[in-house]
Amino acid sequence: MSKSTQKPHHHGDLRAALILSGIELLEEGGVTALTLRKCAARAGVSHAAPAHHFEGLQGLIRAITDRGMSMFATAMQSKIDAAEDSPFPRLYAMCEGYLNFFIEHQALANLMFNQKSELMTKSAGGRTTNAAFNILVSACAPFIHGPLGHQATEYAVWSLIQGFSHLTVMGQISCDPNQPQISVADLFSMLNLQVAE
Amino acid sequence: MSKSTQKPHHHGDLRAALILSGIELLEEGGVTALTLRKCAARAGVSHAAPAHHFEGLQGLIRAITDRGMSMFATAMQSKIDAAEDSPFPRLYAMCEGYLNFFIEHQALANLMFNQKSELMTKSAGGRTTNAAFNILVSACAPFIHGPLGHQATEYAVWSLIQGFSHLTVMGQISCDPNQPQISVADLFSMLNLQVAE
DNA sequence: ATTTGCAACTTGACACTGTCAAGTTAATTG
DNA sequence: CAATTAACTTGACAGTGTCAAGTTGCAAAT
Repeated sequence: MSKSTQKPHHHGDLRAALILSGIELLEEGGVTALTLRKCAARAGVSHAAPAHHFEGLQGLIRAITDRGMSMFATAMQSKIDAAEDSPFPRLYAMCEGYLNFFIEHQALANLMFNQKSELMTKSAGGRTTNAAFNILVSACAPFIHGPLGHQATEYAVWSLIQGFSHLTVMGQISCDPNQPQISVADLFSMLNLQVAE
Repeated sequence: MSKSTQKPHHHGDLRAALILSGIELLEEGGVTALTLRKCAARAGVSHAAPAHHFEGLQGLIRAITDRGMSMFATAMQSKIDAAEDSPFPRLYAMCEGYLNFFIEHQALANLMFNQKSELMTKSAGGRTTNAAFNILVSACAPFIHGPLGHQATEYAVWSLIQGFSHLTVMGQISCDPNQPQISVADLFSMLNLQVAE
């Protein structure tokens, strides 16, 4: 007979199932709903099963953060791919993907960006280990950099869209219905960016 | 005999003492150390005493956020007061106060800015109820505003310094020791700001 | 001055959490 | 087929937020 997948244990890929359950819980009930025991229950295993795949709750959170970062990167990349192939549209598309991810995955995004991790640490090749940040770097590349080099451009763009996304999601911006909603393009029109060449 | 302050209950101002204890716990052990029971113990009362002064843990967190916002406002204001009295120095001073608060009070700042609250909601007079945000608005006022008005300037400045502070504290920026540390002034040189008149 | 009322606080309980130690099961290996 | 081992279960423990029911002490009312 074929391999039974209904067996009491030996779930096909429990680790992945737990991460997925965790993200579901996060989206459904916010960060306080993310619980090792609830993840285990949702994946149909005992309450202590997760301990064999992660180092405690903090380990699960790290794994969820990794998975979230990959979702984040593809969200931005697909926005870029759908945009006109020139610097400003691509930059704006990336930022809209950034903001959109925060809006659509509030709890996950907040979890991810409240983790201490060194996203910008460069590996030997000068690239970073984080796919999302590499996308941002690429989107910033076509612009003229000031005396501080490309890094200042990247920091400014990143800080601006990160702060805007965070404040928006937290309801700390644009909550006055009388005022017009500000767009990503409006926001970035305040930034000193010029296409090189 | 004089009023004994050692009495089993009737602490002078328990509410304030609990808020203070909460902030201490936050600074000492991060957000996971902030606990109703530990606050109560530190203030020398029983574990259920806080319930009479706040609506559960969420209520204590709100109260701590309020207290933190006031600390935040005075931190920025005192930086401004110590700066040269002209627009750019004042803006930079405010931002340095902003960043500094995040560095010196990481856990508190993260707690505050992960609360959903409508900081920018304007009251009748056009001012907001939040002192910290009013300081930011004042620091932005002397600059020329684009077609989107002062609001766009405020959003851009706020997003930029919020994102930068957050990313810095989370270790997601400036973690490459080979690269130079970027300053607030460097960051804001990327922004399109000109003094009016 | 005594009673009454009430707000502040305590005590005890409950369900839920993360984590650990020990047991059980199933699949692989020799 | 026996032994090993990784995956998972079971049970326990301390800590948590929250609720219900006391207790206490002060202040106003009679």
